[in-house]
Amino acid sequence: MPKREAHVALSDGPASDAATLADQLHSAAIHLLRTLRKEDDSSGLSAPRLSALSVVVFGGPLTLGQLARAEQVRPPTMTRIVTGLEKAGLVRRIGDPRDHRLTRIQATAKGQRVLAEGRARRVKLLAESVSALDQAKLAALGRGIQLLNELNAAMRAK
Amino acid sequence: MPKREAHVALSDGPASDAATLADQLHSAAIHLLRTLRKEDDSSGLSAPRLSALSVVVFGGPLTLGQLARAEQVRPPTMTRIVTGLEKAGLVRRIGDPRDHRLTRIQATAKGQRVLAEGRARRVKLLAESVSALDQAKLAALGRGIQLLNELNAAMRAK
DNA sequence: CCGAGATCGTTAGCAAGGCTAACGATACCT
DNA sequence: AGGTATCGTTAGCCTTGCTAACGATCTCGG
Repeated sequence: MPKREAHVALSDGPASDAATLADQLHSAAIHLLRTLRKEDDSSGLSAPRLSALSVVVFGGPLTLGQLARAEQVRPPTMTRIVTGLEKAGLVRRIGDPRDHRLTRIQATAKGQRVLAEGRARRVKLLAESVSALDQAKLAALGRGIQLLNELNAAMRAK
Repeated sequence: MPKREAHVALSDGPASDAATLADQLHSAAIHLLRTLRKEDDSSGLSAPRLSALSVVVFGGPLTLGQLARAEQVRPPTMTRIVTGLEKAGLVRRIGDPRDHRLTRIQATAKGQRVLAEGRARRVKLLAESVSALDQAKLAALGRGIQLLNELNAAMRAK
């Protein structure tokens, strides 16, 4: 996946006004994910498949439509992604006995294992850097994450 | 782009151990960018094109190869992206008088304008939420961003 | 000075992931 | 029972990745 706007953060230090802060946060988040994404390759799964698998594993059996909505993707796209995962033996299609229009998607044991391994590998790099921080920085980071979650909630509410 | 692991953050509050913190940070960053990405659509430019344009605007004239490396993409891919941007009138191909193998890519005035508008639109949503924070939270956010940049630098150094 | 090799961008051709449109099967509701 | 709504799939298109192969150009050793 391509880099996104490395060049946006023209200054490194934090600033006080909202627009600049928003800009820096945006840029920092992009950098973070770009770096972590490199670790994804080793899982052998493409990003969309990994993401869909993740939703299925953590969200329990879902219908294809629910999965498509969760992944912000159209049903035909999800059909193909699920077909790929199914061929790889990571998920199963299960018919609903009540409503025969539905197909429930369920993770296999292999799917759960593959996801867990991939996730661990991906966050490992970040976790190593985090654990090098001292106690004060760790606390500040925790506070920052909390604020980030607040911002996310505020934006979602709009 | 699809959602990535909304379900990873099983708890909302910050925690102290590095692995959990890393995990929550990962998840929060994903959520942030996913929300902001929705604003991209209105620019009429796809993500790869927007990103490449951004590098060209901020990084000055670059050769196609340099641009490809900056975007972590192979030359043939960049050839096509640049061709698309060129047809949209956002960049220009310029031959190098010294070395005729090179093609320099330069942003047009329209390209600069389109990028500026797109960026403003994208960060607007975030900036609004940020400006609703009180002074203490603003300071904490700034500190968090600073830490994020440190983490990014640490990971990049590895 | 010139021919061998390196470098650069493009072309050709493939796979994956996104979309819309259209369809068949099933469920629901009056 | 019949009309309508919903669900997943199929078909067909575009964009974005890739590798392989090529033509043009530069560079450097002899």
